[in-house]
Formats: sequence, C-alpha cells, structure tokens
Amino acid sequence: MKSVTIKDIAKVANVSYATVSRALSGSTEIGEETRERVLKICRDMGYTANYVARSMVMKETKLLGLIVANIDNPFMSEMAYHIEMRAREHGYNLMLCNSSHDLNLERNVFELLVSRQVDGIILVPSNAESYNNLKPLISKVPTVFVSENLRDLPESYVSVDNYRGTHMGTEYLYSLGHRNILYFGQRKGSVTHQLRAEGYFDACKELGIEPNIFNSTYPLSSVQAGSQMAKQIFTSPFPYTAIFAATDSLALGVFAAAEEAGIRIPEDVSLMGFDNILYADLPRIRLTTIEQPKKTMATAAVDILLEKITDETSGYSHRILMPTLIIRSSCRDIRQG
Amino acid sequence: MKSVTIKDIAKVANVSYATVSRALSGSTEIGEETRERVLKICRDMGYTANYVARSMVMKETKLLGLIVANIDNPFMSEMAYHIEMRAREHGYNLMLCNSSHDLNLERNVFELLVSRQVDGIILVPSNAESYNNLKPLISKVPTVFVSENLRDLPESYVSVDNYRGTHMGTEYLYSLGHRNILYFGQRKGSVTHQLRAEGYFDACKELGIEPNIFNSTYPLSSVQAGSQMAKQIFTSPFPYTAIFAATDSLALGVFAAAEEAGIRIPEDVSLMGFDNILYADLPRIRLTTIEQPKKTMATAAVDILLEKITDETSGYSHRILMPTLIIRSSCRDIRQG
DNA sequence: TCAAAGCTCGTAAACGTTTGCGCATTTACT
DNA sequence: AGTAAATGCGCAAACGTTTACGAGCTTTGA
Repeated sequence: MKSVTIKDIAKVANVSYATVSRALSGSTEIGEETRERVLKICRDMGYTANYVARSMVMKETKLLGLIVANIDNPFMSEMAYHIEMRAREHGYNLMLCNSSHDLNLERNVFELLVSRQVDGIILVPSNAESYNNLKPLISKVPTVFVSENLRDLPESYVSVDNYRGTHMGTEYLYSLGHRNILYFGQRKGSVTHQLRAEGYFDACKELGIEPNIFNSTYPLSSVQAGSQMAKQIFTSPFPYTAIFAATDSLALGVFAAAEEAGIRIPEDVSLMGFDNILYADLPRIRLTTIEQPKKTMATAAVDILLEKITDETSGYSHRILMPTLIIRSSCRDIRQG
Repeated sequence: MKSVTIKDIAKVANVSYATVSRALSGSTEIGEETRERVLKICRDMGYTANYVARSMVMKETKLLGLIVANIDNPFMSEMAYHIEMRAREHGYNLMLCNSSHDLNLERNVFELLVSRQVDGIILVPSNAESYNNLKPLISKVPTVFVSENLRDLPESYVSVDNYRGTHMGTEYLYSLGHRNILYFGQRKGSVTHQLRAEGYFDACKELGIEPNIFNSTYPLSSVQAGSQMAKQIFTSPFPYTAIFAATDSLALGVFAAAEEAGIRIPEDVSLMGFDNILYADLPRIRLTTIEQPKKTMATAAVDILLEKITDETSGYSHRILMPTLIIRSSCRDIRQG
C-alpha cells in the first residue's frame, strides 16, 4: 500500500523533488525537456498526488461542507446534487453530513467540518433555530445558508421570494374562481413560513376574500402535518374550495387524508403546494405548486461561498430568487360558464 | 483567520507541544494536573484540532468516498443517508460524488478520491460496466460495491437476493389469481437484472404459467422505459392481468402510461415493483413491491469496508440480503368467489 | 542505601507537498 | 567583449500533527 511520492520520482529522474513539484504544477520556471521527462516518469510509475499534503502547505483543502437535515428528503437531495456538481466544476469536493433535525448533532458536525479544515460550509437549516444554534461557530469558516431566509441578519444566504410565491399562488387560485381558500402553514416560526403566510394573507386581502390559516403540531416539512390538518377539515362539510399547502410535503399529507376520507382532488377540492419537489410531478400526483428554482439556488450558493472564500473582505450577500408557478392538475377551474 | 495551533497552546502552557498532543489524545504518559491545565487552556483559547495535519502523519484520513450516479435518485439518497450515519458512528466522514451515469466522470471522481487519500470507497454503480471501467483503479484503495451483484468477481459487494425477490413476487401474484403476468425488464445486461428476470422466469415455469418478458431501449432505472413499454402494451386488448416491473421507477412509468390510456390500476391491471423506493409509499401510488433492505445494506457496506480498511489481508466478502414483499394496493385479488 | 523500575516530559524526526531564495548557466543588449 | 537580465534548478523551510527515544526525577524493593 506504499504509494509513490514526489521524492520517488525525483530519485529516478535524478532531479530535486522541487523540480518534480514544478513539473506537476505547470510552473514556468522549469525547462520543457525536463518537464516532459519527469511527467513521463510520473505516468510510468503510477504517481498520484497527495492532496492532504498539498492542503497542509497551501492552507486550503478545496473541500466544502454540506450540512442537510436528511439527504433522503427530496428537496435536500436535489439541492445536494446541484451543489456537488457546481462545486466540482470549480475544483471543490463535498463533505456530506446529515444533522437529522438535531441541533446538537448540527453543532457537532459543524465543528467536525471546521476541524477537517473545509474551506467553506453550505447549510440547509434543519429548522428555524439553526442560525442561533450555530452563531458562535460561523465566524470560524465562510458559511452560506440555503433556502432559509435570514431576513436582515449579517450572514450570507440564498432563498426564494417566499412572499411572492404564495401571493402568486393565491392569485392563481382566485383566477380559477376560488373565493374560499384555506392555507396550511403558520405565521410564526421561521421567517420562511412567516413570509409565505403573509404572501397568502395579503393576497387574500387585496382580492377581497377571507384568509384562513391552519396550523399543525407537527413540523411543516412533514406529511403528517398535512394529514392532521386535512383530517380536521374533512370531518365537517366544507364551504372552501381550495387548500394552499405551505409545502409540497404537506400537500402529500392532504392527498393521503383525502384518499381516506373519499374526497377527490381536484374534483371536490383544489390543492396547491410549494417547493416543487421531485414527488410533485409523479403520476397520479401532478401537484400544481410554486417552484423553488433549486438548481439556480444551488449554483448561487456555491458561487457566493466561493467568493467569500477567495475574498475574505467581501462581506455578506442576500440572494432572493424568483419562484414560478407550475401548473399541473391538482387545481380545478370552478368558474361557471 | 489564523487559527490557534498546538504550538500556541504549548507556549502559554509552558510545555513542549508534544505534551499538548498527549493531553489531547488521552495518552497515559502525562500527569493528571498538567493534562487538566493544558486542556483548560485549549478551551480558553478556542483550540480546534487540525485533521489534515493529523491525517498527514497518521496516514489515514478517516474519510470514505461515496460515488453514486445521482444523489437525487430516491434509492441513492436513501442509501446515502444510512451510509453517512453509519460511517459517522465509526468516526468516518463522507465525501459525496455524483457520476451522472457517465463512465468517464466515474473514473475521474474515483481518481480524485484516491488523491484525496480517502481510506475507502463505497460505490453504487451507475451501470453494468462500472466494474470493468474501474478495474485498474480499485486496487489502489479498499472498495465495496453496493446494490449491484458482481456474481463471483473477487471484489466485495453487498446486494439483495434479486432472484428470490422476483420469484417471491410472481408467486404472490399467482396467489392472487393472476395467470398471465408480464415482466418489464431484461435477461441480459447487468447481473442484477439477469437475476431478477430469471427469478420471474423460473417461478413462472414452476407455477406452470407462461413467462413474458418485455424490454426497453431506455435504461431500466428510468420512468421513461416503463412508460414506453406500457404504451406498447396498452394499445392492444390485453389477455394479461398483471405487470411485474423490474424497478419501482419502471412501475412509475407504467402508472403514467396507464393514466393517459385510461387504464386503472389495480382495477384493470395489477402492478408490482421492485426496490421500494420512497416514492412507492406515496398517497395515490401505494405500490406493492419488493423491498431492498436499504438500511441493512448501507450498514453492511460500511462495516465490510471498515473491515477491509483495518485488516488489509481480510480478502473480500459477498453479502446477499433477503428481500421482503411489501403489500400495498397496486395488486388486486382476481380470484372468483 | 542503592539499583531497578516507573512516571512525566522534552527533543526531534517524519508525513508529502509548495515556494522563496540563491546560485550557476545561458541569453540579450550595448 | 562585457555587463545585465533571464532562465533552470537545487536547498531548505514551512504547514500542524504524532510518536519513538531518551533524560531526569521519583518511587519501589531488598
């Protein structure tokens, strides 16, 4: 398992190992003929560079840490895919860590990542407390938050315009003739969910219809929450014609509850989601939803992070991207005529 | 950004930096009172260990590489979750790389990972050619293949008993009264798919019914392949009553085609999948399928890898796990009476 | 009381790179 | 032809750890 090093090459090439390093790194201060000769020997002997030694002297690892709650969550995994691809384009690799929605674990892996000397960290917060939880640590390494809006906190983040998303969504529902639209979500808690609720709320007011917000004891990223709220609703006869779920996962829960209660979507009630996770476009689901531009968010996140890394004085940036309405078939046009 | 090192600690503690190292590492050859003193100073000065320096001298990084085709594939992401958790339990972190179903990329990231000195690599092959593609490289670092059966190749892998899975599945369909069962998959190509097809084929023979295997030009892990095959089938009036898809993704494609063609599942035709990906249990899908024990496979993979790492002479191991039948509601009982 | 053994700690080498500095040789310019 | 600049390469330090070896001191046992 002893692998061949730069010194071994130097020995057989009969040069100093500094020269070998220069041949490999494409330095100019080396003759063409020696470079060729050294490179050939490298190939012949099967030399592979040692990045950790390199990291040691360069004081950079070309490694980025990615902390997500659960990589098996479809939103997270899609983000992770694009983040990894973008990072690698720039010569960076990714260390993946699951925090499992556990704040202590989140802190642990964060510290682990700084011990591992990652050049920067991308964090998809597990919940609203993440920022406060990590506050003492984020000064140790460039960090960017993804998907969670930190309002005007002095830290870099990229998120979607949540307010506009729900605003746009309820306008669409209105245009389909819906006048009694329920919202599954909450006005307190994370900024993200505040903004989404406000967007819905304000749109209702502007359109002259009554807002109606439901909440759950479960987290809003779970399907259980959606089922729970929907079950409450489905017991009594309903005056509403549409449900706007703050999250695609919630919408999935609504689907499940509707299935049980024998309520049809969209025939009996229309359903709109938010996020456009992979699940949303599955056959039999075809959820109309508000899309977070995940690929754009991912590339923006690594670009911002890389800028922070190369220019330590670059401050912080807030990048808010535009959501788009994805029309599928979970919302029905109920206008007569 | 200058971080505090072991030497800084040594200076203020007035000891040699070897002593500091010993205090940190829990060595016995150090006095209790000095250990306490040094540790306190470490806390006060906010010392964080440098893993890359440590890796340099220890000749181990405590890093595992994970190569998947696409982390946003639900099967991959679920595996990745469990692999990461298990690895971290043992003090290892994960470097995540997507190969994007590209053999060249797969080789590139593999080489990258060995340059980064990972202690081992877990590989979820993007296709049947992966093994041959990587053959010259896998001698450089302990490697274990996951989910792909390498038959009797001298490399470690963990997979499910694919033969038994489809065998069991068609027996179940038979028990529901189905006598004309189509199989979407192929008998050539990857060993995994050979075995699955054989399991179906042999079960049919044993049960005295006619096997009927369909193939596609698309990869069998895609939903397009499922749609393509289903569309072919759905045009003509059908004598068959059930479809066994070699993959849940294929089954999803069947769902989609059925939706278009106005064919109901399971009323008109029963549908069985394989893998039990996250999608399979979604409302309105509820796919009856054969489960790959993903968590078990994941932990087995890292355990096997860790054994290879710690004991270089341990050879290789093939771990075949038992699949289980997950009954949901895509298969109907068509026995009369 | 003295040698042997046991603690605690410092010295220095090693891990595989990169790079500033200096030296020798070659090239260019007047 | 003589000086100045450019080129090609070696030397050695540095990055932050771990650990074998040895030195000095204290304890133990006869």
